[in-house]
Amino acid sequence: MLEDHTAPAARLPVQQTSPQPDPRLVPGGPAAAPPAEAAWPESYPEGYAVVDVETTGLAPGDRIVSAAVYRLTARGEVEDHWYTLVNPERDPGPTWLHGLTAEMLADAPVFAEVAGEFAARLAGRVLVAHNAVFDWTMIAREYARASRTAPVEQRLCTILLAKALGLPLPNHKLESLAAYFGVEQRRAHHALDDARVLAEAFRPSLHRAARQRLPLPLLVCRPITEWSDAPPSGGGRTARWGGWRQPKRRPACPYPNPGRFEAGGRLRQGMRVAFSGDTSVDRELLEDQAFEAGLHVASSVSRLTSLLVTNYPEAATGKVTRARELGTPILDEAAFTQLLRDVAPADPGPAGRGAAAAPPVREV
DNA sequence: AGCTTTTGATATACTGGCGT
DNA sequence: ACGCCAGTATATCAAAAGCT
Repeated sequence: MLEDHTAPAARLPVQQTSPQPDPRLVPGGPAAAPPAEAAWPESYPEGYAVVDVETTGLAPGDRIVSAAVYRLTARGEVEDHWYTLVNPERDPGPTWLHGLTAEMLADAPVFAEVAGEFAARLAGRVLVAHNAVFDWTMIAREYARASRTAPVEQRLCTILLAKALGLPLPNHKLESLAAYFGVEQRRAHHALDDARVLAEAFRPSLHRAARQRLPLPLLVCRPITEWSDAPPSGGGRTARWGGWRQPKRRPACPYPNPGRFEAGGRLRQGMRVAFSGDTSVDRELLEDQAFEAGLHVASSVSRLTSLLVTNYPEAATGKVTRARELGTPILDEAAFTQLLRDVAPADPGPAGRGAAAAPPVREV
């Protein structure tokens, strides 16, 4: 496979650190900025952790097999980098993709053993990754398994950033982003190389955003605290779970929309609620609870949306932006969960057309 | 394989104008 | 006053994109 075909110089040690910036990371790329950058936006973060993880797969039960972190300054200059293999305590998954075999991982530390060093690399920084929600959820789950939490408060997705910048890319794969900025990929799907490539592509992106005084698409990261590691482990006993998944769709909400939620008031059946961003509890679980309580779960924000639930009202995502434009009330998850325990029955309406038959509010 | 956001296409709702 | 029609605005659904 990938073993001895690579030149000695390209061999990547299992664990390493480099105090010095890689000189190759400072080319005059397409976005090489004049030394005196006008004014750096005050609101920009003070440091970044560019991250890439390889995993055994894409599902929630999958594990990390390798991880890399490039620490960057506020201006995107590389401070150092770090890489480690991780023993996933199961099969390595798509070896054909990441090149890691069971043998290579057998002696690697398990996640709990690298969690501390990993956390040190992330602490106090904005996590940067390509399709960041993926890397972040994988990392958050690993920390949850280890009964810890990752010291990450915000993430920045380089796909969203590329879109915000309006880069003329054929698509938003890492490969395309790298090509656009003239960054060479040496070993695609090797965590360290992907992280390096992303760091190189992120810096010019960051400077371009700064020149445009673009608000960075930062999203809040909620550490996972409610973690159920049980479900569909290799089908042994229950044939019911053997692959069949319940359709994602929910029945329509039977209640009319009573209008917007009013601050300080109660939730009422029929209200249209939209969610955005991470939540402490499983997103689907939260939506189910909302539905059970008689709320209408919407997938987008419109003028008729009663409220938006998000833990990061400052975010620059589509839903939050729209909600702010429309003046849609915004609640955080904690407040919403609290209100969910006491939802007012649907408005019977002017004429009592079977109003008494309206289903009662469920205790959650 | 799962997850979330964005985007495009289609369906529905609303509004203004007009005829009866 | 009422009802209808056409044009527009918005809501909803479906699919795609990205990651391993």
